[in-house]
Parts: sequence; structure tokens; C-alpha cells
Amino acid sequence: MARDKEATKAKLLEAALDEFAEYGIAGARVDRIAAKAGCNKAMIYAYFDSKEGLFDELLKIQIDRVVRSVPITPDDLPGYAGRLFDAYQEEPRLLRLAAYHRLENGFESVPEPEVEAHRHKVEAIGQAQLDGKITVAFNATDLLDLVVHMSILGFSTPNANRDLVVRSVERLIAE
Amino acid sequence: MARDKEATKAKLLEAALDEFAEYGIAGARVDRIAAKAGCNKAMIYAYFDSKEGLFDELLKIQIDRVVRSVPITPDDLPGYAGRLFDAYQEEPRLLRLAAYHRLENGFESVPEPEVEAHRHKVEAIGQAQLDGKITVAFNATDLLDLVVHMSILGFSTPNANRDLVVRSVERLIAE
DNA sequence: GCCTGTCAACTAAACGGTTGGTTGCTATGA
DNA sequence: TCATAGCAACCAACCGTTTAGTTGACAGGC
Repeated sequence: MARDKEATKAKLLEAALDEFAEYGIAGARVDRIAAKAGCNKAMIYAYFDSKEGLFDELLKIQIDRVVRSVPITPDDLPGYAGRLFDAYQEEPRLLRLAAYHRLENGFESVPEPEVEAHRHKVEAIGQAQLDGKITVAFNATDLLDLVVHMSILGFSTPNANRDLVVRSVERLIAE
Repeated sequence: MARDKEATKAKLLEAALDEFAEYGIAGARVDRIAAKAGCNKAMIYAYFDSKEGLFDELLKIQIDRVVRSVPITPDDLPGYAGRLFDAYQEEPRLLRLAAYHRLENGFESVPEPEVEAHRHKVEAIGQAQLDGKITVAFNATDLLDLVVHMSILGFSTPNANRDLVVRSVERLIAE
């Protein structure tokens, strides 16, 4: 057998991504996760303590991944929205994961690293506004919220496409 | 006791709105719904067949309510978005209900009346465009999707407010 | 031989759904 | 007017299944 702790954790996390994205936290079944990962249910409790522990760890990793792979570009917010949109197209499970987390946990209990990343982005946008690079029609916080919200247009409609997202943000920030 | 079929159904629907909005479909517990409604669990199965049947009926009613109470105004889309936003502020459970339904059932299985209402709105917007009343920068379908998506800004951020939604739509449709 | 990763087998609790029977309104007919 | 039959509305208790979580035994590398 494998006998590789990290490999087992990775397989569990991948299976959990599938399961939680499809069924949500309440709807997910730990037996299915273990079966998909090809290992025993007890491993989940050995490595992640609980079903919720597994979800939290998974969400932290996934958010971290997207935050790292899509850095903010304050003077190209349409491009930023487009790249976020791309990331969600490439990994639709992430959007579902986040949506379930938001529904079941509210706006509190957002992982600290994400809060920190959010703060940094607001600051970057604020600086770009001070430099006169982008519109001051919205304050920095609202601007970031709007851009992020546009990037998840695919959550609202199956007709969403990259071009629509980019053009929308262009119009939102137009002088 | 009451012994009033319609009143009992109404109490069950109100309790179900609370329960499903808070916990989602998978997370909702029929025992809790019955307890909140102050009546027996068997009534749910007598009147709505199943947990899912209860949810479907509830969603249909709630969607119908908002569709009726917020008619589209093709030549005032910012106002339309604002009034939708107001409706969600007034009844936040509706947004959560719809989000859970969307996550657990996808874009298919949308109640037929809503599909019909959506068609009518696209048509109304298309006509307003033909009349030269609003922008043709987006096609009618995209425009409606964008306006509706802006109205649920509150799903993305706790900072959302009516003015932000209205101003955003104004900019989206600016010539 | 012992630490560590593994798992089948287990449990207690919770779950959606059913059932057999009770309650109270009302229509009927004497 | 009153007895009562019929029936829709209701409910406590229960059923089989599924659930998250536990445990004690076992296997393989050092």
C-alpha cells in the first residue's frame, strides 16, 4: 500500500473538493469522500478532525491558490475581473465551494489570510486612485466589491462569458 | 385547535421559509419545520409529498411574489435594480432560498413561470432598445442578466447598499 | 520490536418518511 | 332539535436506513 501521509491527505482533499462542491457542507457524505479518495473514512478524522475541519482546510487551500494565481492589477481592473472569471471557469468547483461556505457561515468566519489579502487589494486600489490612475467615482472598497462581484457573473446566469464581464467592468470604471 | 387546511399549509410554508433559508435543502430538518409550524410532521407529507416537494412549492410562491411586486421598467433599469435590491433587503430569506436552489439544482429545473417572466423581460428590454430608449451596448439578454446580477450584490459583500447598486447600473447602461 | 499508517467493523444518534388511530366539524334525516 | 354517520384534519409513536464519528486489530518500514 501507499503509506504516504501527504499523498493520502492530498487524495482526501481532492475527493473532498469534488464532494463539497457538488453537495455543499450539509449534503456532503464522508463515506463518499473516503470512497472517492480510495482510502478509509478514519483517515479524515485522523488528518482533519471532522467533516467541517476537512472543509475549512480545503477552502483555505483553494482560496490561497486563487489569490496567489490571480494577483490584483489596480490599473487594469477589467483584466483582473477577466482573470478571476477565467480562474472560476477553469475550476468551477471553487465558486461553488465559496458559495456554500458563504451561505452556511455568513460573512464572518472568512479565513484570515483572505481577509488580509482583501485589505491589501483595497489599499492597492486606493493608491491607484490617489495616483489618478483610476476613477474615484466609487471608493476603493466598493470598487473592489463591484469588480469581484462582476467576476462571479457566472453564478447568476449560464450566459456569462469573459467578454461580458470585462466590458461591464470597463463601463463601471469609465470616467 | 385550528383544523384549517389552508392555515396549516401557510404555517408550514412560513416555517419552511425560515428553515430552508437558514440551512439549505440538504441541511433543513423536517422535524424542525414541523416544530416551528406548531404542527405535526405528517402534515408535510400530506400536503407537500416530500421535503423537496415542500421546498419547490415554497420557492415557486416566493419567486412569484417578487416577480409580481417588482415589475420591470425597461426605461429605468437602475430603478428596477434598486427595487429588486429593496425586495431582497426586505426579505433576505428569498435570496438565500434561490441561492441554495441554484447550487443544488443548477440552472435547469427553474420553475416554468419564472422562465416565462424572464422571457417577457428580455422582450421588454429589446423593445426599449428598438425604441432608442436605452443603450444597445449590450444585447437584451445580457443587459437583463447584468441588472439582475447587480441587484444581488448583497450576496457578495456585506457593504452592499441601494445607492451602490443603482449607480452601478447607471454606469453600465450609460451611453 | 515498535512506531505509524491503515482499515473493517462498530455505535449512537439522527434522519426522512409511514401508520394507526383520534378529533372535531358538519350534513342528514327522523 | 337533536342524535349520529362520515370525513377531512390532525398527531404520537414508530420504522428502517443513513449518518458522522470511534475503535481495536493489523501490516510494513525503520
